[in-house]
Amino acid sequence: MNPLAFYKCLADDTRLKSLLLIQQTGEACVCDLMCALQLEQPKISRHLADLRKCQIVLDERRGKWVFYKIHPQLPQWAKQVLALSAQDNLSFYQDALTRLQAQTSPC
Amino acid sequence: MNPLAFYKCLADDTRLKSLLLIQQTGEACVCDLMCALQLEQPKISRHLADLRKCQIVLDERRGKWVFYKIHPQLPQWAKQVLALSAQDNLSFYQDALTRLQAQTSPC
DNA sequence: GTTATATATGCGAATATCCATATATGTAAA
DNA sequence: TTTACATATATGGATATTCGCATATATAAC
Repeated sequence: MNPLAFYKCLADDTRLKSLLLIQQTGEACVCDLMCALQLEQPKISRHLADLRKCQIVLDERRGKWVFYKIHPQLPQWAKQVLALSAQDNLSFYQDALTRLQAQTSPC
Repeated sequence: MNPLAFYKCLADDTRLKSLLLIQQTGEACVCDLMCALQLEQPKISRHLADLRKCQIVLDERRGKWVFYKIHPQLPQWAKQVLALSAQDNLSFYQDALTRLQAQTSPC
């Protein structure tokens, strides 16, 4: 994992928030993130594809849904960067996290 | 320090390598980085200006030279990200570091 | 099979980023 | 006070990224 490629992936609002949400919750599907980030499906899907191509996340289809989680083989330093970023920047994605956790609310 | 702004600053080859070199050596001036990265002066200078505007680095003029170091007031999480990135990706900037440390060689 | 739901991708337009060159500013030595 | 050196910035063009929209694919229910 080249650090430049890694940071280029983090340098977009949709990708960074998606990643931090996945980091905090363990996994999320496209529809979860659409709801949390209030964005259209193709936009979420395309940015997750970028993260997948960089092998920052791993996708797994379960029925109709595709769940994304942090790639287990992501280098340790990169995992730590994600953990630190999620821990110390809650305010950056708090709104989205709240919507993600309020599973009752329809989007 | 917004994490998106921070990572946007890291998402460029010149800026990332400059930062990692500064992280490893404590400080560097523009001419040091020109030599280490083998790039033209305006290019180095412009990217350092970006890092300065984001308050990731702090500049200090000493005579004709301007030295850059990691900003002392950078949030702890960001400092740790830089430290991790520098420690675990030496191969990404080893060539530049070697040139930077070989102070005898003229550029 | 048909339909509905969830996700992925192709493509042109809009936007952002980066670069090279020229030039300006600041410092110190002659 | 000119000259040389180190650094900063302005500008316009090139390149890369992102977006919206349309559409394709995959799964499951009917």
